[in-house]
Amino acid sequence: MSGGRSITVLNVAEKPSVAKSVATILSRNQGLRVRDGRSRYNKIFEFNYAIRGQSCNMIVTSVTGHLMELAFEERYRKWHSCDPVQLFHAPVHKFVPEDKLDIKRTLEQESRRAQWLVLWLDCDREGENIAFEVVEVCTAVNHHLNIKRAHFSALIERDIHDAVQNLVQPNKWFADAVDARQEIDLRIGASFTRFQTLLLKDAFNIDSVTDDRNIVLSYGPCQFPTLGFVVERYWEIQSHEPEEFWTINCSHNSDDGISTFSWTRGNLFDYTCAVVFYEMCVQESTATVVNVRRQETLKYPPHPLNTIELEKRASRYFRMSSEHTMKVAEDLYQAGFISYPRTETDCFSQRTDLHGIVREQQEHQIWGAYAQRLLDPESRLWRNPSGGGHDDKAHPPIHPTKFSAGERGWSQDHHRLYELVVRHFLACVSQPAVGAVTTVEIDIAGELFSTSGRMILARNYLDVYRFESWGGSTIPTYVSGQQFVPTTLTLDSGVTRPPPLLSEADLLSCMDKEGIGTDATMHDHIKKLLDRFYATKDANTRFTPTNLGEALVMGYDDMGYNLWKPNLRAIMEHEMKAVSEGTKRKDEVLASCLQQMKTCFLDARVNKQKLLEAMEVFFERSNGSGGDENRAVGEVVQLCGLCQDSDMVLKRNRDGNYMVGCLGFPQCRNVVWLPGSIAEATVTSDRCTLCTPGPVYLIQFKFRQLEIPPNYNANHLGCVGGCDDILRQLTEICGTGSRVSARGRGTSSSNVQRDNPGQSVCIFCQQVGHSSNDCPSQSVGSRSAQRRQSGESSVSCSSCGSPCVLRTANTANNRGRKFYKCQSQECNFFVWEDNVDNGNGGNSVQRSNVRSSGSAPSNLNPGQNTGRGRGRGRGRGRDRDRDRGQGQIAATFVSATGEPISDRRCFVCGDPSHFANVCPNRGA
DNA sequence: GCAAGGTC
Repeated sequence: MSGGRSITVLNVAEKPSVAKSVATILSRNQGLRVRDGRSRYNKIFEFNYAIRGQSCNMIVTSVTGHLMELAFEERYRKWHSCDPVQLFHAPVHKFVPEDKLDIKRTLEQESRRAQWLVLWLDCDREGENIAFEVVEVCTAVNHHLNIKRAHFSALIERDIHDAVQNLVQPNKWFADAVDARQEIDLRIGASFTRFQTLLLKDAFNIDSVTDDRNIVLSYGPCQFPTLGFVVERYWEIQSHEPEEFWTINCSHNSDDGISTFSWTRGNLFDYTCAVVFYEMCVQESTATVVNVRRQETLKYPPHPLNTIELEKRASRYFRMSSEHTMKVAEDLYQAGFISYPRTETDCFSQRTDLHGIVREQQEHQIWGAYAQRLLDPESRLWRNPSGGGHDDKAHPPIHPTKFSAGERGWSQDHHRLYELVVRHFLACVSQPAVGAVTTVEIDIAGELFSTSGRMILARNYLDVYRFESWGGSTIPTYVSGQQFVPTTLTLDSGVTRPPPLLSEADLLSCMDKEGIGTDATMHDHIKKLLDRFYATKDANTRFTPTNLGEALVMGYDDMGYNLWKPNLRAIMEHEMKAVSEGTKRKDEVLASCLQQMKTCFLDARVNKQKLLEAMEVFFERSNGSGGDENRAVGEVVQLCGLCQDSDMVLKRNRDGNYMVGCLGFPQCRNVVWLPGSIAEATVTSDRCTLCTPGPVYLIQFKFRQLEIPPNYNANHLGCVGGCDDILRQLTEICGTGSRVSARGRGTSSSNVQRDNPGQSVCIFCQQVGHSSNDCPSQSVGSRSAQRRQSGESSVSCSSCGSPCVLRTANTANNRGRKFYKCQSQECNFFVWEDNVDNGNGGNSVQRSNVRSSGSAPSNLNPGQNTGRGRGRGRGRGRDRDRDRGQGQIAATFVSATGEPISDRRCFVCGDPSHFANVCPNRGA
């Protein structure tokens, strides 16, 4: 019933592929004509159609994303043209950039003869904004255009026909929100980038970091929080303090095999408590099976694939960078093998022909057979996919759109990515894997232990999704009430480990969670970190901040700003939402947002010293930059014992605290932090007569009297070579001015020592691997040191009488502390070296020395963990040892890790050298 | 020489 004269309707889509789909669907592929436009990518489709009875000559074309850009007016473009703060107000304008002019000309040309303009842009905020850009271009040449918006949620027939028959008005609020976002991003980005680049680039020697390339120290509201995630994790790792924990393990060997039971209490951080439980178990060690549970468990296939999941999985399975993944995906999409790769959607529309997609894959040599099984109702392998709850209303999940057995010209990554998309799709429409899990619970002396085994009953989707596995494990059969004697019962220890560096997949998750970037841009932000030399990525796709990246974040953090955290973006997003919902006006949000950012900018400029100081931690001042020469170079104290290459010089950090650091920094990070109570320090020409290798120049210290105990002299000629007890004691008492010991941010724990023990050198013994607080050369006296030197071992095993060997403990509580241990595998004899002289188990050695740290309790050191309030009641090892009381410890048991347990005896034979579980007389 | 967002 198309009546009257035909009108010409210009339809504009966001991308060529959508223009083609819309034209194909509406024309039903009949009478569809295609011609070239001015732009080679954006074809023009023509056909006849009736909208609500009105006969129309339909012209369908496209743009390629945004048609316009936002930029400062010419006079502000040059970096030195204005004070960067002016960029918060400088006039900006929207214009069509050079590379989009062809598209603009096509739109103008087609608009002139059209009566209607129908906007088929993606149905999100950006799409709405692009719609208004198109409107601006088209109405500029034809004021009479009737503007309409088509709302569609998927490129499928019903939606597209519905959309064109129910045209609406474009939503200005949505477009306004994007306008505001663009302007804020531009003003903040340009002002801060110019500010920090001009401030820092030439003031420091950062060329080594940047390949001598002319670099820009950019700031952006997405790239900086992304960097923030990387730095925060890095700090978390650096500040991690390993904590020892204890657990009881039980194993049982039977004819059916071996079972390993783990303690249901898990890991205990209280050593004494763990020992009490352990002894209970050992003394009453018969195990009773109290529960045998069999349960069917399912392992579900993944949700349909969206962009972030594609990037994460390609990174995990193939170590492909997100940026490269998107490039390859784009190729596959352009060639028609996969659907549109930039989508948030992870659920299929009910109207998608899922079976049709599977049918296409039946002929594949490798996974074709699986596709055939899926389609066979007898196999009962099919399952309608469950969605992950995301839908951008514009694109379906990523799925194969055309069969391929591999194309000539595909790289290995093209093959891999296509395979991932196909296998993922086939997995989505498959039944979950089914397993039978058997859990056995046993009771030993009232303590519960459990073990479990899994049998895979049906692999289902795992047959095609080779990227995931679900291991099976078997355990012997147990019945409730059964009793047995454990084969081993051990008290084992472990230490907590820091989290790993962020992987690319982790980083994408952080960004997704905090709303940094969009599915189409996240990989760009990650790449930017690498391009700007803010971070590096290792072979395992894990990110480490560079000195430059860390310094920038540190600088802003020291100012007290969260500019490197996702908060700023979250606030902006919240404001944008208000604009898109019409509860706030664009101008209002722009004004308040920019005002706040401008205040922040001015404040940052006032505090620019913080940025400079943070940079100083990592970089040398460049020549003639006017930096404090004394601070940058310092006075030579000795040759660095770590790199053996550069001098160690006396320096002050920006907080005024003294340190002796290696000039080889940042390649060598050797540093000796000095007491925080130093008012002045000067390197003298006097050399230490004791410390080697020399020369080590003595330092004249002047301490702030009120900050040191009364029995110490405020003036002290000291040595950092390792011989100076007073200096060591004051360091322990007063703490150091180490930045890392004072920082401890970005983690849930408070101030903790962040020095990397692998990189710092002990002030006393000059050895790498521990700090002065844990220095073994200081914690045992000169007598024991002499003993070590002579190789003398005067302690004999109380059990077998063999001479003991001297070992050094490497546990958190007693790192560096020496102990004697029987060499025999059979004996568990153990005694701390510093208990030997008290008659605590040794037989011949006279103790000549008490632990010299006794006068300076380590918990006065603010950098230590005493103030962290972990609340687990763990004292440091040496304190705990004191608490135990001197002179009462007899031969002690050792655990698997060489830790003493108690002075108890084997309940079977009474021998103090072992527990009943390993008693040779057991069962005799 | 600056941002982030579309897309080719």
